[in-house]
Amino acid sequence: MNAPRGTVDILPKDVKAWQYVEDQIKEICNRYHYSEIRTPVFEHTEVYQRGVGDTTDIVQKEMYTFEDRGGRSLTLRPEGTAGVARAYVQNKLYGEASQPVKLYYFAEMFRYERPQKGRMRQLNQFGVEVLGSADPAVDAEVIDLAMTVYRSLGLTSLKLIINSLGDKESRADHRQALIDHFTPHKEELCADCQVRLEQNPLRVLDCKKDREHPAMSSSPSILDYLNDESKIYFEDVKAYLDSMGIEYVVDPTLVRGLDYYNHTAFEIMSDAEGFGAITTLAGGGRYNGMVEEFGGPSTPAIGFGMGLERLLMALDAEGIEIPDDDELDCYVVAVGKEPEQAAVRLVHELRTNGIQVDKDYQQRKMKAQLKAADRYRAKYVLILGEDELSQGTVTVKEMATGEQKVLPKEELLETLHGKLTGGK
RNA sequence: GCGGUCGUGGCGAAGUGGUUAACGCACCGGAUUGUGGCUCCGGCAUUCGUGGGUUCAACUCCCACCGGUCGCCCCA
Repeated sequence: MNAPRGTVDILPKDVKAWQYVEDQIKEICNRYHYSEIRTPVFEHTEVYQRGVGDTTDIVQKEMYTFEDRGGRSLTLRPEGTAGVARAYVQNKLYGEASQPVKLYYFAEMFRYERPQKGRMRQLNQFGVEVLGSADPAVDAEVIDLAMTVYRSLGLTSLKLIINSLGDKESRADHRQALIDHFTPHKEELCADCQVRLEQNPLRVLDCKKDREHPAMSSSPSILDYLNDESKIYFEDVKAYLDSMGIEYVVDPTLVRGLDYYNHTAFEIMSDAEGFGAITTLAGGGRYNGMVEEFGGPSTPAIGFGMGLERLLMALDAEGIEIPDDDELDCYVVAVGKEPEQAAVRLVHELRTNGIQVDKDYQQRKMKAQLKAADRYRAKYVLILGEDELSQGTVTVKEMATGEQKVLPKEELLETLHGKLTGGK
């Protein structure tokens, strides 16, 4: 029996790294004054069809959709934003006194794709959503938060790419321009793009196959179709980024694979060597229409999703070590029936009194138990043998120095407390 | 969905049509009678992803399937 394709077990030795980055990120979210939200791991399929968009790859070919016993169509969460927007509407968070609502989440996502380096069928994302503000400073704050996460973990090979997709009017104008531009060349484009031209011409720009086509380089840039309002908005976002010293590159072909974006779109990539073919670490943008799409009031919003597997890969690629300080306060060594029974009572007593302690459960010889204690990086070994048992004592050995002394059992707890708290 | 590549013990990794399947790490035991990290000695794959086929003989050749991995598309 193996785990399903595209899934992995995160074993204890790896969980350390996960907890480390999660702790760091949560601390940053707290500093930026964001609150955690937890939404269901599956939603009605319509949530993603309407929220993410019917023409997207996610909806068209990557969703884990199933029918429940009541005949309802449900889908395992493929991305975070739609569910959060749905929750925002359903719980009327737009009515909260504090606006905007600034949220973050850690959640697993599911996409039916062929796995490869940095691409899993079940993946973990950290994400942020800010709903209820159309201030370009929020766009900048969200981008700043993402960059701060990476920087604070020590990553340096980063590239921030931004673009503006404009508002509804700008997008419509640009869309028409794209159709006019590509239609004469339609037969020369790949099959996918011929469909895209009909459904969502913006995504033709995203195509890798037709990248070399002459019509690509001469295609109308969204930036030339931004109306004044959109243009000013984009300028403001860039000015805020400049003022915070955040470097970026404007890429007019960055359109993102999700239909809901308008105005700001951004992606953070890694430059690091040995990162594989996948370089996108995080992506996001503004989605001012989604809340309304779910039946809520017109609500501007922006957010991003950050792949945690890719974050860990990036740390690895840049040679950043995760601190590993696993130690064990005490390890009780006992050989023989009577001593072992006494040892069970002793570890229970010490644990009850707040001391971290473990013992052998493999009936190993004393020597092997000491070896185990060494492997666990135990600070102290408590030896409880026949002699100690008959005398009501415990031998305490400090592993770092090898020094040991015999203590009356009554003094053990106090001594350990003193050593473990004072010694640190 | 398509393509490349790989599949030998807990892990890493030799091997080659011929009959005991190297080695390293880890682990277990012993030298050490109650004491770790070093050293020495010993133990640890009736078996080479699964199923067929070729052959006197297959881990080695062929086919299929399964699985891993990398890449394409697209993205986290």
